[in-house]
Amino acid sequence: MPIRTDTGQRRPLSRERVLMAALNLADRDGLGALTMRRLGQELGVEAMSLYKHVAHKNEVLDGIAELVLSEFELPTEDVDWREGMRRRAVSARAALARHPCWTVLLSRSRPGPAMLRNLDSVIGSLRRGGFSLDMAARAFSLLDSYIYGFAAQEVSLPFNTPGELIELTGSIMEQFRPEDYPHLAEMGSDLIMRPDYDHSTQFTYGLELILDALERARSATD
Amino acid sequence: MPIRTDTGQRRPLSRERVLMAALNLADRDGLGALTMRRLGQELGVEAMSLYKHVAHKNEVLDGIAELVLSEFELPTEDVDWREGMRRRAVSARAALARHPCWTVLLSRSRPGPAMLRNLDSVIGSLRRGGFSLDMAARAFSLLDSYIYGFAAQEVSLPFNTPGELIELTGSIMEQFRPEDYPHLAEMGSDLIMRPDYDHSTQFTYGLELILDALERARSATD
DNA sequence: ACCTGAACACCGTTCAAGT
DNA sequence: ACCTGAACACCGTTCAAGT
Repeated sequence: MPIRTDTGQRRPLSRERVLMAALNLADRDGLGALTMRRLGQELGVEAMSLYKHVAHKNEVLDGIAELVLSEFELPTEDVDWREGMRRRAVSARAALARHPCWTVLLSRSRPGPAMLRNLDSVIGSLRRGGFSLDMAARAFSLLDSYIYGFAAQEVSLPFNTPGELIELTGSIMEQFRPEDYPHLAEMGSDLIMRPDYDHSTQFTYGLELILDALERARSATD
Repeated sequence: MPIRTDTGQRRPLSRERVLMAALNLADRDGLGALTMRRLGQELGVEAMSLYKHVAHKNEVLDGIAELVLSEFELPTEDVDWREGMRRRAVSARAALARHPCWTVLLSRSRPGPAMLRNLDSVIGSLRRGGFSLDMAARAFSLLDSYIYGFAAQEVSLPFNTPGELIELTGSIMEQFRPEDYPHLAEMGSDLIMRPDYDHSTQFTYGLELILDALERARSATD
């Protein structure tokens, strides 16, 4: 009896519902907890019923990767390249931060529609902004490296409030003697003293540096 | 009989040998293939014997993460910050490219000695180069975001020779109709026409842009 | 003292049996 | 026609039994 009208799940199973539940589960409990059996449990159904909607687990992983990518704000024709790239970068970092399981993107082999839409719209925006094909490829590589790399460090240093940052910094600093890593110790105690750090402003700082550098490189080849 | 003098493995098992074999296996066949049973097989021993040298599989993952990090060339006191950062970045990207399983770093919770040495030497080099604590933190974040983000894209687009690049580009372009993603199609056919792209020079280009930007930001706060 | 076979509680996935 | 129980070949890990 997979359809319950009295308890939580009432709607019938669908591919979309399976993928949404998978994304939620993977974000909440980690990719390791995303098993077909637990996913079925989450939906009030036996694991084997999932195979009506997805061919195998890899399709589930591809699906949640696409869901994350579809949350990026893509550049449109009515904004200049710099504003388009800025908005996309900020929304992408926020999406990756919202979905710690975004690292699943790294093990996907073939790009889906959301990925292709991403590639196409970014290249288009840069080309409209006057970048040569070569420069557009370089700018794209630089921007996305920064976005994904920043998100990767957020995954390794997960905190949301200043209090969590202090706790995290403290627990890392407990693991070594200050005299062994003097510069690290100095930065650690500085972070604890002034806990006004937050990921979002740190990200914006580097992003503007990169956009400035790209603007200069673009003008140089005019 | 774990010690064989006639066949391949002759030396006795050790923690170091276990971790080296694990790194090789994970790089060759992927992190999914790194199981305690296959790792034992690789070393000519039953899986359960590994537990003499590591407490659990997580310790194996921590161990190979540290091995990868230990291949980074750390900045020393006798080179200026820019040269130190450049050499570290180039050697780090090369190490991450040599070890596709570096993504294991993203799921490690607590930093080991190699990671701490990395943090300390980079902060030290930037501080000696005249960066304030704040600017050093920002520069570090920007540089490492770029390094790891670039490596992440290399993992998703693995090729080593121009021939492999053409093959990869072609197989991606087969998956969509050019009219649906016109800008992407244009860039794809350009890449196929001029296959002189390689990861290393692309990385260097972005790295120099970032180093220039950091130099400017540093001078501005002098 | 060291190694390992069997066992336990899990995986993804197949398939025949149930409704 | 749709759902699922049992089964298969795998996991990580424990532990008692072997040498």
